[in-house]
Amino acid sequence: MTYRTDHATDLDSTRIGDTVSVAGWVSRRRDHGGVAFIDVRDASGIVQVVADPASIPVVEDLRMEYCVSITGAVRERPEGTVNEELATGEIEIHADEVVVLSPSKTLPFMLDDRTEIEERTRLRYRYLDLRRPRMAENLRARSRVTATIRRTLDGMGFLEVETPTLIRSTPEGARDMLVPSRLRQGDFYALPQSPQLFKQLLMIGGVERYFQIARCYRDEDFRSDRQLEFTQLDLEGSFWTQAEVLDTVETVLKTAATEIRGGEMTEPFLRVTWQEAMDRFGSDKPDIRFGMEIVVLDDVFADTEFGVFSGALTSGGTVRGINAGPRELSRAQADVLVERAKELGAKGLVWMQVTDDGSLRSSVAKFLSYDEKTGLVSRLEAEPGHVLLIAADRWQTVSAVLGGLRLDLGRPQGHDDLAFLWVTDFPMFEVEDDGSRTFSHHPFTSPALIEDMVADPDTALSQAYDAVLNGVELGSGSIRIHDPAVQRQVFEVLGIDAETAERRFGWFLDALDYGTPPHGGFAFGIDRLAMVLQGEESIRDVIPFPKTQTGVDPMTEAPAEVDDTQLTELGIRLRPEVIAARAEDTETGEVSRGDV
RNA sequence: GGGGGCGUAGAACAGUCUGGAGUGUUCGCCGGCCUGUCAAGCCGGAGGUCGCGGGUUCAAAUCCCGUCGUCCCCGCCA
Repeated sequence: MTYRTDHATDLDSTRIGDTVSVAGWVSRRRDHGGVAFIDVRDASGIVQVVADPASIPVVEDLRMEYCVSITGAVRERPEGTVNEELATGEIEIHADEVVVLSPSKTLPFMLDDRTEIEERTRLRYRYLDLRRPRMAENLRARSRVTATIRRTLDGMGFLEVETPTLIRSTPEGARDMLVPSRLRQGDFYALPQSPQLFKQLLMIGGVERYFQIARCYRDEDFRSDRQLEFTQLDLEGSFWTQAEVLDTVETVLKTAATEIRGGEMTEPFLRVTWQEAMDRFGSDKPDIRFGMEIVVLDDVFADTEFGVFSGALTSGGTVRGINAGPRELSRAQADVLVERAKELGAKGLVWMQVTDDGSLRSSVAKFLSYDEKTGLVSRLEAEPGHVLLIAADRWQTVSAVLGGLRLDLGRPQGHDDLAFLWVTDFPMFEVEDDGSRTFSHHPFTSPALIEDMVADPDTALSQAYDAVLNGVELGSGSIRIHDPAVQRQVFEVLGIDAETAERRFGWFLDALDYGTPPHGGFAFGIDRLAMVLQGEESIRDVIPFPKTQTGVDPMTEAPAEVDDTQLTELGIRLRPEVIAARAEDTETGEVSRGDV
């Protein structure tokens, strides 16, 4: 037999009279007794089948999601029964034969897109969830994105190269996922956080243009845009300047966006420096789909009597504000904003609302002079009804607080618009809470000017850059250090002595000594790109089998314990406190997972 | 590590504030009727550890404590 001759959406009025077979799933069955309608769904879409239960009794047995093959004649729908909503709505298949290939149990949830099913249940039955139109479309879109990327880079002469996923742990950056070695008990591989050093070695190896669609692993806490494992487009080139890297990545992103969204993207991506991004938007990954930019108010309050502002200014801080536009602001709503500001690191938050007569309603208005109030209103272009939010602190804190509130109050729902952005000129280093200095990108990033870095590391800029889309950090890259002497200087500034550097990265530093070409590159998250292009709010909706926030796959119940013999082979024994904690969980009968 | 939301039938919810019999809605499921539907319709029916444990009370889905799960956020994410 033949399961099918055509996909559902291959059929239209030009096929009227043809005898065809379609195969797929019963999306709906509408049984009128004397006649039954069956919506058959396959990967292409839906086509309606009409069957006479008297001549084909099996249609009485059909239930949702039965897997079927149906043969019959394509015919025009009778007058008045055309379904405009359906691509195949002008025709239907008059069934001659209905074969149940595979029945289905009653579904754990409905597969249409009309109700939001709890995500855990969807993940428990992900194979069913993937049949839902939205998820099926996300899978297809993602495939088109990667196909487009491959086509584009191949056309530019890039070589696709795979790098190992069992590598040596380099305990910088994120926490490594570890894999124990059986052949060398006590030693561990790490899964790559990125192919960073391997792609640089490919440059040294003479591969002048490299890319890879690479799975990466970072053992950090989950967010709506973060998973333990994710996929990056990783690319690198030799004899490349920053401008050339950005142009190439921009082309790739544009073709991918065009592939999914259509239209044509002619405008170059906006470029801002890191400092400008922080000052204007309070974020190194600004969402520029809306304004509400941060405004400096230092001069307005230069002589203020208001202690919170004057205190910040005299201690080298700053006073800045945003105009959150016209909105309601009850006392309770204001309290929520203040709490949120504190969560973002502020000691407090000054809120005001411009009243109809132009005066300011605020708990602190009485502390401000007339000039200060008028200056504030004019600087923030405030009009009656507008809500103004002002923070005073170190500029980093003020930026974080106002940047966070700006997103809370102004960020558009969904991803209908696409606002790409380059953020360049990242600082070379960051100061940690304990006062130590760390790299802000990675330790192989080239400083903008080596002289600046030596003179004042904490203000020195690097040749690192990020790509941002709708406030989502898609990825980052940099021009790398190709001069071993510069690499040594960077380690020195980072407080990594030669011996430590040799122990951790010796294998890589050796390679730098053999005629390393100047090189640089970039990597961006395919999952995040697909998420935004598909208008999704969660990375999990573009990953076929993602994990929950606690790192669990509700379907397979990974991670799970392994046989003791497996541990023995690896020379591993669980620590006593771990065994004790697990025993306690078992005793109290608590179910840690899988309780669906 | 911390803050917050949620957890009631197979699914999505209401009920919880203000304690009084597992009360209800929609979808699904089972049975019946039905020849033009497309979320078909009509009639009937089944289905519940109110996440779990403890406490308060004559009485707990409801109040209190703990805990598990899940989602969002802060920290973390070179």
